[in-house]
Amino acid sequence: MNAAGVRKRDAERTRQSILEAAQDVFSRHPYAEASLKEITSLAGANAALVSRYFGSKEKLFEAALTASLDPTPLMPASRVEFGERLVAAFIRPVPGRINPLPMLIFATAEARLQAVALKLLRERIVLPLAEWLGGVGAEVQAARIMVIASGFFTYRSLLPLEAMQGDLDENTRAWLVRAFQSAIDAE
Amino acid sequence: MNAAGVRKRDAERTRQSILEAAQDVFSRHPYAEASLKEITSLAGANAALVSRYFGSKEKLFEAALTASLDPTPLMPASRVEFGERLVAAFIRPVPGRINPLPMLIFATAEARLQAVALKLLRERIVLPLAEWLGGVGAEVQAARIMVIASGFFTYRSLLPLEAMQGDLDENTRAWLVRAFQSAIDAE
DNA sequence: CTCATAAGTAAATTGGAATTTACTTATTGG
DNA sequence: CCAATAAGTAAATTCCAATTTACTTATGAG
Repeated sequence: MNAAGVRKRDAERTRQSILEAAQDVFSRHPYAEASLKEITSLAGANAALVSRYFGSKEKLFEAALTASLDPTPLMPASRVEFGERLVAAFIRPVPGRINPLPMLIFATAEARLQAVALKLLRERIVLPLAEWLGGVGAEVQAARIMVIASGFFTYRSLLPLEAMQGDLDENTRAWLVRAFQSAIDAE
Repeated sequence: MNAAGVRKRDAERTRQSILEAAQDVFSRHPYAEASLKEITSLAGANAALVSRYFGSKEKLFEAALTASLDPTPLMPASRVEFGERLVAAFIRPVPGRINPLPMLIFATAEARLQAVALKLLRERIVLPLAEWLGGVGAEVQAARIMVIASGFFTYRSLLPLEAMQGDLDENTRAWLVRAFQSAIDAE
């Protein structure tokens, strides 16, 4: 290593930068359009290293989705403010934090990715959320949350309907808050 | 033509059978996994004819999506039963009728398809539905319907969460009905 | 210092589907 | 019946990203 303690070659660091670039690219582009070339050039690495460190594009996607779910996102502060918090998080995402929803939705576009995504969705989102919610029917409530969140995300970002853009009109914002809230209020 | 009036060759009939096969295959498989070979062999036609009759796979997808939106689907009978009707239609789809939602969601997987899908979504679903709903904010209400419908479809069919399978538990069914209904009740 | 090995690279290969081409066969008006 | 043309086909071509290969360069233990 040189004076600054920075190695020119560092497998772990390279692997990590590919993983981070993958999270970025896979959450901005549909899977088929997210090329390894784009990911590795963003990471400043050689495309052949994907194979060495992750095995394949699919495995890299899986690793990126997993990483974006760690730590478990979406964990709300209180039950009464649940809807408010969720809507606020959608409308002003925390900068730098990777939102796992795009990757989840994009995973819909390949059968093998669907299987991986479903597994992670259950283990890393639905079950933890259900545990936090507690009580009978908590898993069902968590699934309802996903229904609203994904539907909203789809028309906010992927097929951008005007009604779902920007800060939302006041009524729609209120409707969305109630939709999230009703998902956990009703058993 | 022969005695039964059936031509061995009939461009219009061939084009139509490719289009119908495309609707079927594109609504069951993600775009990338729906091969022209599968579509044309289902249609009993040669793969090269896609190019002649539709120009390209993308154009065929566009034609298939358009056809699945004709006549305008989802048109509910009455405003009060709106949610009930919609949920019933999801849980027991009319056999043989092509549901446009899968293609709409799969179109999410390629930037060029997104543009086509968004255009058709507005013209063929959102605006007609808004016109039927009437009043100020009708277009926004129609967009909210899409949010619920797509989210539900995603976790019912693409990333099948147990909570959204089969006939739904009674509470979830009631929740879903209210979710649709509240989309058009609240301004 | 040196050499065994880990890390990284450029270029070749693969693979699979879409698209094009060159061709064959059916249809139909005259 | 006979062109002329429309319809259909098989096989060749193209395209392009993922993956593999054969190689170069850096690292660090002894």
